[in-house]
Amino acid sequence: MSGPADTRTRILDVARELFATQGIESTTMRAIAAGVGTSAPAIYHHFADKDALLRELMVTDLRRLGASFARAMRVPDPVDRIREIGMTYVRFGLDHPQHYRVLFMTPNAKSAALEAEVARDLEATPEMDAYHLVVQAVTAAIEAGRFGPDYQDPERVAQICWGMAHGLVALDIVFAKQTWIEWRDPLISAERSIRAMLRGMQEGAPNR
Amino acid sequence: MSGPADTRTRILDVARELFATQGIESTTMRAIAAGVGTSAPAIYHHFADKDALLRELMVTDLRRLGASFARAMRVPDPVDRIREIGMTYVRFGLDHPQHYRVLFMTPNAKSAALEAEVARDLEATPEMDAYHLVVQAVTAAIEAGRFGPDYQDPERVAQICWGMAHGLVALDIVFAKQTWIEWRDPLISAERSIRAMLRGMQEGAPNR
DNA sequence: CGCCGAGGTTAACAGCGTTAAGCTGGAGCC
DNA sequence: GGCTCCAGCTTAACGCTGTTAACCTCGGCG
Repeated sequence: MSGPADTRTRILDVARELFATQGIESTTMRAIAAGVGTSAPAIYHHFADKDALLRELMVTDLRRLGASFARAMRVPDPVDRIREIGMTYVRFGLDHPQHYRVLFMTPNAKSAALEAEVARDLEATPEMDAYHLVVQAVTAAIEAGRFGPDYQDPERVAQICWGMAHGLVALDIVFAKQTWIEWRDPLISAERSIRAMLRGMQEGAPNR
Repeated sequence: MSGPADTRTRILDVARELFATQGIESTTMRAIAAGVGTSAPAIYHHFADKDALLRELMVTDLRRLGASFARAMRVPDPVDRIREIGMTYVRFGLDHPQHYRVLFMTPNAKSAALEAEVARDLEATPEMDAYHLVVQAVTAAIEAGRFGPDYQDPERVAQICWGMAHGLVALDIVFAKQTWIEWRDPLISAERSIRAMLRGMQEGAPNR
């Protein structure tokens, strides 16, 4: 026995490992059960269904992502803070590609259910809500007169920043290993692209 | 005539419709067959499997995407051309979200098979290879001294541009309908973000 | 005429997530 | 101690999926 531990937590451990290595949809409940050493239906005594299992893993990861922003939030200058949040986000995506894929690259009804659950979670800990942290930083930058006239809507600017970070991570996950493209280190690309974007948005600003 | 047409092309038509409306994995072969008016196994007389069917649709769509760049390529200024390519790309993604998802948001072994097939295709028609069109435009801009010192690698700059466009489209597909976010019109966001990014990359350039 | 392959049929298979029904052992209570 | 009860597990099975096997049918052709 590599330690009985709680069956429930062992299910989570095995599932996380299999989801990350084999991918989510090709990981079967029976395979998870085999890894835990039980039968497949036993899992349903601990989780409603495969989605609930996945959801629990994702919430954990989202929390970890949120927690990792703590350092970035201490950057005083709002524009610098936006960059630091972006880089933290990119690092998270590159470090946990499989979970990133489920969290941010998979559209479906279930993700609505997830979002509902997460939304409830985040209400309790607003300092972990990545998107709204960006909105806050952007708002601060705008109020400080750091952005140009076309970049005065915090929501839109936040979405643009998120888009930039997400785009590079997502492309890395899908295409990095493809042979027809000479894929560059996404961390460096991310740093430069965020910098370029922020510079471009600062053009024409009152307090550049 | 909604007439008989070719069974093969009718399969393609029905599949495209169902894939786009119901989503790909929740569209069953039996449903496609029902739409065509045959039995499911009949499909296998025309396509090796569901992937082959999907692949054929994707190749068609990629061709259409490639063709839509023709207009953008006539823009003389290389920096303006990059922006126009980007906007064309974004419009394509927003117009065909389901196919975009399969083409650019789905990592798996099959997509490697697809890419191999597409690569062969594109060798014959290089003017349709979206990525290399961007690389060309970027190279032209760099040679004209339009970009700053950190933006002299055409591959990296092309990947940054692609990332920006892809990010907004991908976020739109996954999160636009979510309630916890006030999602802005992605076309406008795309125009402004590409503009900001290009401006930022031009900073410190010899021929700004 | 004979045949033969393209294009279709129905039946079936293995694998999936999931559910139903039943067993078991230990905690809680009188 | 004896009783109940239920969490936690079992095996069997269901309905669905993509896919295959085996068979039919019919038009074109030497």
